[in-house]
Amino acid sequence: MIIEPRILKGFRDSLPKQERIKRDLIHSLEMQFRTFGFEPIDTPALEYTDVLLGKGSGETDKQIYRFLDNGKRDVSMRFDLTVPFARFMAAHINELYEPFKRYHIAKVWRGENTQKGRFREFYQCDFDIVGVDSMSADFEILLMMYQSLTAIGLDSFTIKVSHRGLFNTFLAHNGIQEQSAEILRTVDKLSKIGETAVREQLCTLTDVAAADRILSFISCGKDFKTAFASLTSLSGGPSEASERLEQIFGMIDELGLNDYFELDASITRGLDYYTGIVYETILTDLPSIGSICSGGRYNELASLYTKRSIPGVGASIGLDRLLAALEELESSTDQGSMVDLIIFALDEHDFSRYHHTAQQLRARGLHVEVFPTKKKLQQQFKYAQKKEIPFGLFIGEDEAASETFTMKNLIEREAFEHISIDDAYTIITSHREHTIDKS
RNA sequence: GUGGAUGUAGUUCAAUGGUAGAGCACCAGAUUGUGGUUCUGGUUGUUGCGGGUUCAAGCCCCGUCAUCCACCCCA
Repeated sequence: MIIEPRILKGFRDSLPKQERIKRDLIHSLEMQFRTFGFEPIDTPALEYTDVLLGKGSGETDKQIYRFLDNGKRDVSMRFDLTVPFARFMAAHINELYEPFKRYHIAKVWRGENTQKGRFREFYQCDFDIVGVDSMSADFEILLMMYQSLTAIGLDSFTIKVSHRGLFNTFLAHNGIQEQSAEILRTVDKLSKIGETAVREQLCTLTDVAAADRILSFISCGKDFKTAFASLTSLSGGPSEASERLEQIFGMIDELGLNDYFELDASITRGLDYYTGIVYETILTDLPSIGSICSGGRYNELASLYTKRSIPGVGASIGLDRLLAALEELESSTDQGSMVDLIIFALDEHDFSRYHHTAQQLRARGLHVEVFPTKKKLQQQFKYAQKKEIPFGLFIGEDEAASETFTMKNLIEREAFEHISIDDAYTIITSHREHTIDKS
């Protein structure tokens, strides 16, 4: 009886090419994070349910993978990396230091319905600064978002920035803070359902006058100075929140990053733990796939687990969504083959020579593989072609006697005869540099 | 979770209820010194899966699974 090799809805296998692209992406992101002084951490995939649901809304309750383990413990799979991080901070605050900057790249699980770029198992890539509530930290997260996305080859994206606190000040100023959560959720849909639809929904929540004031607040325009001025006056004059926002945009301006950032008061974020600045990143060429990097400031998150106040700010890159977007836009960053050279198997008795030669070249930093069985040469070529290996080495009797080889550029089909190991190394490395220059 | 569309070879796509097809890819053999050509032959397949209607179902009906779209929410 054969079991059908099926997999669950929203869960996916990752084939070598795809996985290679993903690993490369993760690697370059990690290198970026480290240049900012962020440290890696990890937490368990499974936690006690009460730990994860502590501050979740009704929606997260529905989406969480939850079950009893064999010891009858009520457990859940982490559905983001921020909540486990809050638990982590509360548990280890005495062993750590503040401010603490960490990044965390790992899988999370959500049992929601699937769509393009929406999966039930996907990678998130979080980076946060906790232990301080400062505009520099807020800005550094924004800067890292810009830097990370740029580092992986993106250049047409917009990071939309807003401030949850400013919105709440505005609501309080207009005496409609009671429906804050519903209003925030409605406002968040502006870019999707349009102004008139949002207005209708707001009217059912409040009165017409309030709805119009909310609308003028969230559609304040794109020019920062005028938008900021109207936001400030609509929320009853300068406040702590408006000052923070002004400082942050001042820094964006001074670092010459205006093209990538935008003040958009309709960005509010569905997660209710955000208390300050919030942001979302939209790809200019594929807005329909949704935000590929979002986050914000959450000053009370760890208060669920400790009496100590641990303010934080951070962002999360949706790696799988980003990859789906890159694939859709056909702008994947595939570096090509990982292997520089294959040594063909010509004679069953020469394998130790093949492996010895491979070791010599690996010692110089090349990626070398030995074809493991004496098959027809045509099949060995086919294998090399499939793995996109650029060079093939022939070690026959003549070659063994004279300590020279025949090497072939498998793409150009150009042969190099009677060459030494040094020659082979030189040819391969110069070819490698050449292709990197081209890409 | 709710509503809708779709599901045929590895892939891109055909087939009025009447015997499952084409290109590319793939495999074997021949030819090319060591693979790009050409020739010959071949698998291209439980038509997603399970039922039902019918003399007969890829096609019609029901269920189920998956993908995509909208809602919800979000990375």
